Amino acid sequence: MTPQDHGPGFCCADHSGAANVTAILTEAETRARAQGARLTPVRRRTLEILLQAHGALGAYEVLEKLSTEGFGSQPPVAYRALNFLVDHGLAHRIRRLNAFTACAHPGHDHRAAFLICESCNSVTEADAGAVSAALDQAAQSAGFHLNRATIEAVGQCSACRDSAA
Amino acid sequence: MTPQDHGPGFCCADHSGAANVTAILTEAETRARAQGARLTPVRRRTLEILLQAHGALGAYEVLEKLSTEGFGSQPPVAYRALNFLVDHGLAHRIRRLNAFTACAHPGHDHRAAFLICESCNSVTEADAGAVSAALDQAAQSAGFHLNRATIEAVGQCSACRDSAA
DNA sequence: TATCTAACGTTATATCATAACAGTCAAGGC
DNA sequence: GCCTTGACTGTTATGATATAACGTTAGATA
Ligand SMILES: [Zn+2]
Ligand SMILES: [Zn+2]
Ligand SMILES: [Zn+2]
Ligand SMILES: [Zn+2]
Repeated sequence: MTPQDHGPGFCCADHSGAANVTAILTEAETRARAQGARLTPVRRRTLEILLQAHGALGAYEVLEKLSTEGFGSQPPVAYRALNFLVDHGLAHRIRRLNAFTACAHPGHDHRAAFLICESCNSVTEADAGAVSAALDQAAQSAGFHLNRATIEAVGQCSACRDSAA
Repeated sequence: MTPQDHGPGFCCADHSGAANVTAILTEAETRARAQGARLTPVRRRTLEILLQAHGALGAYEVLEKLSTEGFGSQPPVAYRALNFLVDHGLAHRIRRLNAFTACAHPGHDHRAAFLICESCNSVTEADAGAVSAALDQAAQSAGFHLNRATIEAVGQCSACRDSAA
């Protein structure tokens, strides 16, 4: 269940490069402030770890990195930072994987769907506009008031399909 | 996180009544046989427990019931039965709740969405035809080959909305 | 500076899930 | 009928994920 290792020099197509990370962190800082929240060192570093990761990371994976960098070493340290990020739209929880991933489009008040590759464990955040609309419709006809939704697809990403051929 | 208690005599609107349970069990038996699988006593009883439950049940809740009835008392007993049911389309796993629920429409090879009420913990299985189609579309435009998906909505059911008014 | 609160880190514990192995049982070949 | 075989059940043990509770620290506020 560990993410596939990549040799040095290779990086997933839709994986945020280092340049992007800085931009997103700045954006995150701004966004957090606007909500009256503080992007403290642990939180910021946690987001950075997610941004640099291939695929989603489990809380204990994040924790390990944090603890080797002088932050706390106990589970609540990671869970608190991760939950903060999720609550503020900076990360998403992937329930099927018991893991977390940085939001690819912070700032948008979006509804996302996640495409999870069974071969390389990559997680891609897709726009769920249409899916979400259909779900709203289904909920409405059941008389259900929808607050939020989890949409996760499991399959094979295009890169893995190509290499399997 | 325990399902809301109902007084005697009350039963959720969309909760399978006892009559229905028998019918579904028979159907399940048939369906299992057709797949070359056996609906053994633990499996059958597990399905029955799910069918009679209000909302979804955690594996350990199911286990407790099973063990007081003379079945095994250790976690694998429940997980094996539950996984069997899920694999054979007789139950669904609700990831957001770490729980399981009986399939409301066994026999259909359906894609389902689940409507989870935050007030009464009920779980309703909705037809996800349109949602699923939209998701297929989203996956396709990302070049992703979709195998299966989890669609779970959290909100408030109509009964709870009405009683809150 | 004094005060207040959010955030942090810790210990301890709860909750969910699976690996591995031994005994049981029913179906099919001889 | 009897044996082989594989599916099923139950157990022990352990792993993996997540939170409760509490004392301390550090930022904001007045
Ligand atoms: Zn996002
Ligand atoms: Zn892949
Ligand atoms: Zn179903
Ligand atoms: Zn309700």
